[in-house]
Amino acid sequence: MELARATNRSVRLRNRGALLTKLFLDGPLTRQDLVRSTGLSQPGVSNVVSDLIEEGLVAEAGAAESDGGRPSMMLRIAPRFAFLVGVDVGETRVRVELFDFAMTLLASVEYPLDPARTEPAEVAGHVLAGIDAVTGTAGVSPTDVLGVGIGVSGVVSQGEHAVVHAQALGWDAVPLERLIAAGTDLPLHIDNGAKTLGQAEMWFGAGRGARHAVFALVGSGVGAAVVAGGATYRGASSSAGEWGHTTLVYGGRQCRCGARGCLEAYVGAEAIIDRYREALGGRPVPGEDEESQLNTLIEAAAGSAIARRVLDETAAYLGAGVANLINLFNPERVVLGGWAAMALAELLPAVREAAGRQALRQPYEQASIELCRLGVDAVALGAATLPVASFLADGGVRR
Amino acid sequence: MELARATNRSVRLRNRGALLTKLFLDGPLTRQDLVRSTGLSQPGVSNVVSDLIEEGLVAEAGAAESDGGRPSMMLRIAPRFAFLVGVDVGETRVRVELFDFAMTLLASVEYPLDPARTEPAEVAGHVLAGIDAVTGTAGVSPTDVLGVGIGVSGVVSQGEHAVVHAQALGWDAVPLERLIAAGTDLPLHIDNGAKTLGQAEMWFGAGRGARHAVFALVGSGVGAAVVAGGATYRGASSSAGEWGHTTLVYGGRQCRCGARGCLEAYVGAEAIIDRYREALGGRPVPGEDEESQLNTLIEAAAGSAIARRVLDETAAYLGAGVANLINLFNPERVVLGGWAAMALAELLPAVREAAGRQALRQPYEQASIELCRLGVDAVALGAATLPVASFLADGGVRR
DNA sequence: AGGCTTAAATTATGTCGTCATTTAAGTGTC
DNA sequence: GACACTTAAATGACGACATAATTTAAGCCT
Repeated sequence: MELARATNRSVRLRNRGALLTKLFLDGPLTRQDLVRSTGLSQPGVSNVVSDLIEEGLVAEAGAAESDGGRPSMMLRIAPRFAFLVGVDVGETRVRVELFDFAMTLLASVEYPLDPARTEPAEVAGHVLAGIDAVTGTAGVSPTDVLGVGIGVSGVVSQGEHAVVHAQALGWDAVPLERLIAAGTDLPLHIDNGAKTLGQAEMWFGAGRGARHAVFALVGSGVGAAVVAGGATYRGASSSAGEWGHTTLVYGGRQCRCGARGCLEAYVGAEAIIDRYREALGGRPVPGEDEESQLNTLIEAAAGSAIARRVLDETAAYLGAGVANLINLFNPERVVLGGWAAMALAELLPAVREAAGRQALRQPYEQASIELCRLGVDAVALGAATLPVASFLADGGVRR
Repeated sequence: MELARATNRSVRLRNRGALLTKLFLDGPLTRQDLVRSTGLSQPGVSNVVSDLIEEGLVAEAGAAESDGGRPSMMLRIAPRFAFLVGVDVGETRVRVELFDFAMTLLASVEYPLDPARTEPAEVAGHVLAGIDAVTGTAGVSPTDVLGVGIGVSGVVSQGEHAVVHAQALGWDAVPLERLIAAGTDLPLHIDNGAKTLGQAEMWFGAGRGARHAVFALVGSGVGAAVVAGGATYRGASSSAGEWGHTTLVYGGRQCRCGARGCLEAYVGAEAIIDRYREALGGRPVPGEDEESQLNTLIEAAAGSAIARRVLDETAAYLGAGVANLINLFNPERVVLGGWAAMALAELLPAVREAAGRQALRQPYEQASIELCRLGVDAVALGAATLPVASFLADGGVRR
């Protein structure tokens, strides 16, 4: 509704942005490719491109093949124009990664967290130490870092400074951005980890090319990232996509959020294992952590009808949850990710079928349901794309 | 992602659009008000405004009060610049309304439908006859009609021509737009009736000013319209917001859509009455139609514990459904509408409380839950805003 | 070598918004 | 009732941009 005012300069910025985005996501391309895909005139493209080359943002990369006529020059984003830091603040560790502008991983470092006692200041310290460590290792000057993206497993409220609510870490309204900003001048971008993972899949994984997609993440917790019209949907206070705590079984199992019948209380890894233990009459499920307990269940399903039934029910619940996403968001694509979903990949056909039973026909037929491509570790990669996305949206100009 | 190319002319169109939109929604305003709210320079505003006045789109409307200094001229949208037709295609009637550019109702006409046998051609005929009738009554030339907006109770797939799926009418992939376009040259805009009702509430009712809102509609059926970032969220094939058929009670009551446990199977008017009948041991609920049956229930609740319990349960189910919307969409505002919700207005506090139990705290606290302001008949008004919205988005230029 | 094709750079033209300045139209005061 | 003061609106100079038409560059083919 409230459109920002447009001036002649914003014309150039928009065209730069469109052109850079195209080059970033689909490059290398020739000037002629850009003429076709952006709709700009040929001199317009040449003009913008010459600026970008002069600024070191774009580089020519050899000539394209030609069968008669002057060969086009290939253009690509200059990989060393800038560098990105991506951070994954999980429940058990802080992982910091450094990428060049082509999103190639240059260095990474990990700091374990004590889940029992996760102090915000400790996490902020790890992030700051990690930035120093990865830039040091790769020999990159911090002034060449475009920005730091941080994916946190919790609700992130955007505002003047991002504030994090993470019940799993025992955080309530933690001003994480301010804590980190106290130790660095680099631009910070903080977002929910599920959303950054969705962002990574959107640019480099199963979401490529989609304009409307939902990334459904199943791990210990359950969440979703919604992409609408090509951009992450955040809602009024950035907490949109809290799929795990939608009611699926009214009055059903107690969820750790306090409510009853949440989806997470049925298909979260912890809940699946709990349901298996109950089906076994209360006998503990072998395995030293959730991941190995879940594997125990999966292996048992080959021979045990009880284990099989727990998995089948899981697929049915998950399918109903996916059907809700399809009915409400009408996406082209639903991408299932998270470590538990990946472990349960064999359930995909059953999930599709269950979703088909519960969703309306028309939106269900429009949507494909697939598995993620990048794995769980893409949270940091996706976080690192946040500064890039902001840079591209600004037309390729540092603030 | 795919930004349209920008030229100097698109700058003007954007600024015209922003200015016109402001004037349309918040007018009358002075040039100075527009300088402040659009961010354009004062000569810029004057320049654009003088174009708009010359084109007859905007008119001066007297001087504002002044205490020293030259008084500002008030500017307002010229009410007779263009006219709009809004159509409500319901399950029992087709209603056609004519508005001037200030959205004042000038004429209306209604055609009853036989629900048993609703032929698409018949509906199209009513729409065309209605356009002639209302323009004739009001003495408006059809060439002065900017466009025709049509709200249909069913899923509307946008494409080259809009196609309607409406199980209640027995319609499957009905090319309604083509049928109507065969009889008129006026620009057509077809959308789901819940979405047009949401649009009306957004511009003139309980949604004003919100950027993220969900309009939850409870009548015989249950649906929702989602507004994200100020614009109706449609999803990949325009069927987003099918709230009524999300699963709330896994494995629960049979829904007319074929699935089990849908929200509509609990809080749709038909379902509420069914649940009351069952609570009464199968005795029929007095009343000749759903509306009067529902009123019977509401009146009975004053003295009957059984009726009271049915209503309380309804509020609890509805609250859980609203909580799901809050968790997934994180709106600033949830607006309850539809004739059944209006009849059940007394349940609002209980719905709020139930939603608070099921939703996550952070998004719940960000959201207000209120009743609609415009009533059920605003479907046609909202439909009539569709051509306006498109006109404003184009910068106030007819295609 | 000369014709042909395609790519990229140049030049001329017109649109647009902003800044600085001027003109218009009121109120208040002595 | 003239004069200062204030705010609104119009004018003119200027620079940023994209486009169209034209020119130059760089390859292939016979």
